Amino acid sequence: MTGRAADSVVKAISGRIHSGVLADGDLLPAERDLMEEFGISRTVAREAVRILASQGLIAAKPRHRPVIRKAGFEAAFDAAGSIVGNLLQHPGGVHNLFDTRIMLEAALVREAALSAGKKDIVNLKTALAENGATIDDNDRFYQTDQQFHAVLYDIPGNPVYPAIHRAYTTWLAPQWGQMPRLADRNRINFASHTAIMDAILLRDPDAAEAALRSHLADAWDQVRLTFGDI
Amino acid sequence: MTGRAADSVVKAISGRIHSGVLADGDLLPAERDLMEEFGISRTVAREAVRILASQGLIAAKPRHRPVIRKAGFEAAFDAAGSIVGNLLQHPGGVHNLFDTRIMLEAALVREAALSAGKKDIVNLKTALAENGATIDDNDRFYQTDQQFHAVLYDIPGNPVYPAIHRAYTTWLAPQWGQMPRLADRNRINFASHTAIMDAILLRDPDAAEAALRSHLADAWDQVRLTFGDI
DNA sequence: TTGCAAATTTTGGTCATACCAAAAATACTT
DNA sequence: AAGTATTTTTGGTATGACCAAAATTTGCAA
Repeated sequence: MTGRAADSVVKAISGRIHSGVLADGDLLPAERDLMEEFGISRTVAREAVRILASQGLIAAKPRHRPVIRKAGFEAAFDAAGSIVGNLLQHPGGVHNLFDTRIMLEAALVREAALSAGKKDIVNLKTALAENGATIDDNDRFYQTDQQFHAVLYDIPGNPVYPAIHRAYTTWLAPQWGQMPRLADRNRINFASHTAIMDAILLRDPDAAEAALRSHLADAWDQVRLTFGDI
Repeated sequence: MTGRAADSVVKAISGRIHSGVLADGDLLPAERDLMEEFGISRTVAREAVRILASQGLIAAKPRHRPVIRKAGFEAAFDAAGSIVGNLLQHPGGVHNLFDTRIMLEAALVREAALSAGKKDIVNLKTALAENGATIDDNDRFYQTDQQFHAVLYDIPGNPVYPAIHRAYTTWLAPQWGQMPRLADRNRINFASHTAIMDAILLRDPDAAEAALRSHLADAWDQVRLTFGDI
């Protein structure tokens, strides 16, 4: 109707994905099979595959059969990823994004301080302990650092938050990855994590937020030290 | 090098867009021109256009010349839109999304209470006044209601927040649009807005957050009343 | 000259076919 | 049974062609 023959194919396939006919991890039918099934040309079949890929419903690596990828909120943020990548090239882009991260994590630690359950506390303590144990291993510290923050995103039990966390770490990875890793900095960051943890244990949302903001503001200073004004 | 000829074309064109050679609103060269310029087949030219469109750099309506669209954060959320749309069909999807909205707006009103400037206060008062003046006009109340919340997203001066607000209203519109509009409810919502405003004026973040959470929790109850458990 | 409608050109959407190279599948050898 | 060579499948790209919708030009009448 509306000019795009590929759209109907996209609709049909995404329907199969959501209804489970095509499960996570399955291979998409070959393009030549699609053209037979839907009575379309290969051009349209390829177009449909492209659209599905841009919507995150399938993962299409060059020269490989596209793989069905169950669409979670992660997929949504993945779809936004390429655009955000462009925006981060512009002055202020990284700062704007990091700023939202600060506000969100501030809200998350408040939430944690107010309503973290026993299990959440255990998870936080575990993550913190592992973080402390890897201060001298820069690569692993990087991982356990992220893991500690990840626990914060898990606490509300809302799958959107972990997806956001993954998006942040992915989008900001280019900057983060280039930052110099020093044991001294690790020690400072671990101390910050500990302060956040303490405030949560004391059920003091204001202190938790303050500690978190201080932590991320410090991290941002490091970014600026490395990259200058971006 | 690695398989996708279209990628180099995409890179070249996106470079032109970012460098301003192709400005916002310009028309993308015709496919047949692209193939000549880059020495590629029409297949690849079309592929490149598709990719650029999926990245939000150009807006391609069927049967129309693609238009350059300098991507903002709104474009990123637009790209995520189709996936989120699907997720909202699943049980709990709407709730999960609305939950994040509550947390974000709670953080925003805290921010507003702590650091809203004179201009922000004026904007809030204006929005609130217009909201109050339209209690008996359901459609306009709906608009001024959104406008009041929009001001909250504007206060931090970070372009990401207005984009998020637009995404929320777009994504949740299907539910919101079907809700019954009653002058009584308008009155309640206006009272909530006033309470939030008062707390901000008193520079009391806790009260502002409480008022906001109460307001949105109430709104959610209305949603459940209309749709049942979703 | 100007306004508008008809004719023409441009351009996006689709199809069919062909070739190549990388993957995947299969056959074969050790 | 394991590893290697061979065949088949499949995605990436190129050509060329046709149609219908847009955009442009042309031409005529007011």
